[in-house]
Amino acid sequence: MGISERKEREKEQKKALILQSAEALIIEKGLDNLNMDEVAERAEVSKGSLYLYFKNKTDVVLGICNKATGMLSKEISEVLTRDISGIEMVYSIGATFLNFVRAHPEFFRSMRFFDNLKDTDQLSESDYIEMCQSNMNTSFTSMVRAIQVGMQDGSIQSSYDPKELAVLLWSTSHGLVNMAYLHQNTPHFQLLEKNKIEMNSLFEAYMKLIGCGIATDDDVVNNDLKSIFETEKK
Amino acid sequence: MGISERKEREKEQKKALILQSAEALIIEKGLDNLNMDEVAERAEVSKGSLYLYFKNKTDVVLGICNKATGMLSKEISEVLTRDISGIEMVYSIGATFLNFVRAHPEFFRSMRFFDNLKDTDQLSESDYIEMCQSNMNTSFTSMVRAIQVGMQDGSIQSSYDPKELAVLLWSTSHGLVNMAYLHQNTPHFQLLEKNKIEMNSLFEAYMKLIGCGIATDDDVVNNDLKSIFETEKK
DNA sequence: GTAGTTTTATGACCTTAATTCAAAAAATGA
DNA sequence: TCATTTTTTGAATTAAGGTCATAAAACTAC
Repeated sequence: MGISERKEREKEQKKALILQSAEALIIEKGLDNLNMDEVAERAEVSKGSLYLYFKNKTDVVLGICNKATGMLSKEISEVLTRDISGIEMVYSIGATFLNFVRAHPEFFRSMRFFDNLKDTDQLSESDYIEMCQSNMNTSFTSMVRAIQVGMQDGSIQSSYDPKELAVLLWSTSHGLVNMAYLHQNTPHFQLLEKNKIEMNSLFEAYMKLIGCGIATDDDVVNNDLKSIFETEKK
Repeated sequence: MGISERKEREKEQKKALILQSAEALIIEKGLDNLNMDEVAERAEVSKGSLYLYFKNKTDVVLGICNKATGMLSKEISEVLTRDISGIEMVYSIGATFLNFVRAHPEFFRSMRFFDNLKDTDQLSESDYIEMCQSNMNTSFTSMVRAIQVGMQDGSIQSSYDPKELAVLLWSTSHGLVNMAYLHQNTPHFQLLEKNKIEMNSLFEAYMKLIGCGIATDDDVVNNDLKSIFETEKK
């Protein structure tokens, strides 16, 4: 009985098609202006069908977030395959994150949408929640691995707890990257302009700052950061 | 002709009354569930009147954000009046921020709402925007001042640009504080639980990390952090 | 005090966008 | 080919933000 399998496959295809439409609309008009009517129209299904494939609008957005977190975690994992020291991996992961947000601001917005879900959004019993969590966890684990590599190869101090350090770098780089997002996408955020600060030099200062804190004495990298930046840009 | 002044005053009072109602509702039910009908009912005005005093819902939320940023900036400015070294001020500002978010999560949420406004929210030509910006700028300036004090009293390295360093500490602490918010308020954020990490020890690690990066050699504070924490709690 | 004018308040109504559901269409299986 | 199950549809419902003609109140002038 191969029919149910075929139907399952077709269902997944249609879900993917709908998500593609939603993604296109989000990139065109921004996540805030996503409209279920338009998604249905663009995907060439009726509004009723939309709700056959997705529980609600949140479910659709989380579908996008799943793609976003998947892309990011893949890019981050890739850093671990390079033939570089642990601390360079840490820098590169940060740069990857920053470049991702610059290149895909609306994907980043969908990630923040996910972050902001409260239990009050009871409806959001979306299957994507688990998948997004898993993707984010993969990224986080990559950070932990990079730190472990660094401790092993002697480029990062062993005095920290790797996981705690990873959370710390994770959250602080999140703060920095979020600022880059605001700088680029919200007109009334003018902290950088007002103080005549370039995002890139800020990122370098960040690297330098954490470099001082975590690198071993013979591995304080405060030059060569630009080369890392270049590496990230495809 | 004191009448127009009196009317102006009465108008301000009514705006304040409405904002109080909105604030109470937000604290009760969360910012996401804020409802204009309920605000009107709670403030004992008609819905029509509500829109006489506020341009739209965004305007109301920004009114709350104005209060939130005002409170925070006041608490932060207060740190500058203490008889402590510059680097201790920097630590205390961070701790103040963290404690503020823990104590007033919905206020923090209103601040993020403000951050997230895009030009697409054209309607939000709210007078509060400027006020919120000004409040945030006050907080930021306090951070710059603390750094300048530290450079002057010798507790912070003079090799950084004070403003750039302030932006860096601002954004990274924002990231950390945001994580604290998510940890406390969104059930599906489990990074800390999963890795068995306490927010307080994370904050201490943050202080230690930036301490290594910015403090002068004779001023690397890696103990005494708990005492700073205690000071913040009223 | 009263009549006219301006200001303020009201709630029924409008609009938009998410969501539902009874009925129709398509697919399946005998 | 027809009965049954599955899928699709779009009109209808609902919820919430926002508007506006009308009424009430406050003010001004006589």
